[in-house]
Amino acid sequence: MSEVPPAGLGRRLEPVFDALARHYGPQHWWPARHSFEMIAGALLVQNTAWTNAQRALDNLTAARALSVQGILDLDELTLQELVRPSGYYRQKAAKLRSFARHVRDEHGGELAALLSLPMGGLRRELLSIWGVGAETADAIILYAAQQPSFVVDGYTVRVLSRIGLIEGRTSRRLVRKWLMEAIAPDPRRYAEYHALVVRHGKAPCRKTPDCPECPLLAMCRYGGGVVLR
DNA sequence: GGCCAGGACACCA
DNA sequence: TGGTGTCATGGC
Repeated sequence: MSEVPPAGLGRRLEPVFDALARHYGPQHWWPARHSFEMIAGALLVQNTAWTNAQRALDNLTAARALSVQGILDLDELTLQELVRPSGYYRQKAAKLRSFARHVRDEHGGELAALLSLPMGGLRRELLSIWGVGAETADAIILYAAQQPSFVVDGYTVRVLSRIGLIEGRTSRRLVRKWLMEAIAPDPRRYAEYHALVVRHGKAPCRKTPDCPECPLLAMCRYGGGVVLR
């Protein structure tokens, strides 16, 4: 696959996000009260509905364990039970513990010290933590560290390919590269764009021109929009 | 009962 | 680098 972005990508993205913003309004992402809650949510929501991740977060809050030290103080089985509603509960318990251990061992338990690293180094360090992949790392950088790393998830590829801006098989790594080249590095803008893509991605798509409520219908390949090759 | 949901990792070619 | 199997709960 060529690493050259589709022609006019930046110019074509603007009306897409404008239409989404007009239709859905401000998204106020990420729904968290503090950095560790945001990060725990990012780990718990992996391949899971947010409602399930929220249940696990509620359990951790009730157990007063929603912090680096709080996670470290729990025994493994108790932690697994608390996060069970989010699915993959053995893995997710291990991921929370892996992250908390890293902050303890490398930053003296100070999450702010990790999050204040420059973006490139922060991303490399996050990716070195077991359980943190590209999407989770970018979400943490964007929503917890408030630095401009575009979050590309399954919805991003699906939504952009549905309107013909990219091919459906384009790798997330490449889509992120193109979007970050095409959109000025503004963390607030990136945060809103990602939230809007997820919001729109969750909306049902009939894959026919019969979706008058779709804000992207005019540019959608199912609504007569031009498919960019 | 089947499918899907705001992925990541191990393993392999 | 890219493809596949695995991990698991809850809503529809």
